[in-house]
Amino acid sequence: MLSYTEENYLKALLQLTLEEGREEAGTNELAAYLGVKPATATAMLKKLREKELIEYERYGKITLRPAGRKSALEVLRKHRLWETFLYEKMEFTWDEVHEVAEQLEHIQSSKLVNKLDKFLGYPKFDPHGDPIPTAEGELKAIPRKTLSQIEVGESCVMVAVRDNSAPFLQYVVQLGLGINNKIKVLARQPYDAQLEIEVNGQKSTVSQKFAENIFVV
Amino acid sequence: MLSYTEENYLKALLQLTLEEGREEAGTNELAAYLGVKPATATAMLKKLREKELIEYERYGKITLRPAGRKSALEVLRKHRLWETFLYEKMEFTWDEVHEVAEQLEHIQSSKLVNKLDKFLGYPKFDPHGDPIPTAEGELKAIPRKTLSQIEVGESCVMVAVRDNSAPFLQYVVQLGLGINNKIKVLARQPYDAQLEIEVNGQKSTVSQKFAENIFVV
DNA sequence: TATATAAGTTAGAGTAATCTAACTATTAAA
DNA sequence: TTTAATAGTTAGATTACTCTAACTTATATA
Repeated sequence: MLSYTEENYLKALLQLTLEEGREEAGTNELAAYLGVKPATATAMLKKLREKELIEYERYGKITLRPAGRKSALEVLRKHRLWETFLYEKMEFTWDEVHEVAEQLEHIQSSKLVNKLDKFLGYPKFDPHGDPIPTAEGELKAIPRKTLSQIEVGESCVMVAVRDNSAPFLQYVVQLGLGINNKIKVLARQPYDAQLEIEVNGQKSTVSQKFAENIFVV
Repeated sequence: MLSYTEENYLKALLQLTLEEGREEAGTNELAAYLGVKPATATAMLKKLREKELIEYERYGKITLRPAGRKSALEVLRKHRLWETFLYEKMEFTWDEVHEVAEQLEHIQSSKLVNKLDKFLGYPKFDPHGDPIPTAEGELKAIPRKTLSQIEVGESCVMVAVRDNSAPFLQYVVQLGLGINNKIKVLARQPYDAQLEIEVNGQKSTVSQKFAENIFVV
């Protein structure tokens, strides 16, 4: 049985390594992601290694072992199903779901997870456009780019966001952006790291950094 | 902000004092109810007193102060709403809901509680027949007896159970009993502390102790 | 009203997760 | 190839909750 905290560390490792082509993560990176000090992460890493959930040695990189990956995928599945529930059934907005799902993802009941999945009609994606892992622990990673990688003059369709925080999502909404919206890149100022885009006829200027947090196809 | 544990102590105190006519509870009683040692309860009681949630002094009885009662009612409201959700929407059986609701009752989101209430159609009772506190913290205690108090030859209607544990509820189901069932008391053996009852034409013999856990009107 | 029993408390220790401050190892650049 | 910057670790302390063992207070009855 894993603690609430251990589940969070494993989920964080999964999300850090889910980023394309990555296999391993570092202690500081993990600590920053979870909002704890590196010393705290080191202590927990020793414990997770003891439980054979991760591969890790002093001053080395961290990778998930199969058992750790499985647990992390279960938590991620619950997180994304609960987000869908809140959005679809509880009238929550896009930017409100993440925080509450962070709590709900730790509820222990495989029966509940599967009934919830059924109740929601076996959704494949959560409200942020991210794929929901299956009960068997499969996660289909669809190939996608970020808005920052789109050439000037090209168009693309927004499929997901990288950042799930409320402030970020509120800004996305303010720009008139949303999942499945068509975005055209009008111009790029490399000097100033700015991007001019058009969505539903509405023109906006966003930073390169912002554009890296919008996933498109 | 209350911890998960503090919430559990307050809820336990509410449930112990909810029993008709009671206002106060004892340390050992509370500890037994929560499955901790008396020494542990003493430590927590000091903390809850410090936070002005309870009235309590060394070797004295414990009572909830208004703020403590309010918090406890909020947790109880969430517990009973989630039980209703699991039973009505997630296809859980009577004996499965309590355990998972014990976890769900600690989710912090007033928006979620109220949306859930709406989603369920503002239910007044949970699947065990217990009243659900309102958002304003009102709990209507309907006057009720236990099956053990019914005279021989009299009939009554089951409205709730005192014990929400799975083994107890499974036995209730096995006897053909359920909320709103009419129960007739056929005979009583005071010597042996046994009760002969009839439900839907099915006759059973149950202990006095069992009958004290069935609420009827 | 003395005293045995039940109820409740204190002291001291353990575990889980966190921190700060000081230290060590790795790496990348000069 | 030395060294400065970055990354990571250790030691020691803190907080929250729990325990056991020994002790104290309240109570109930003989």
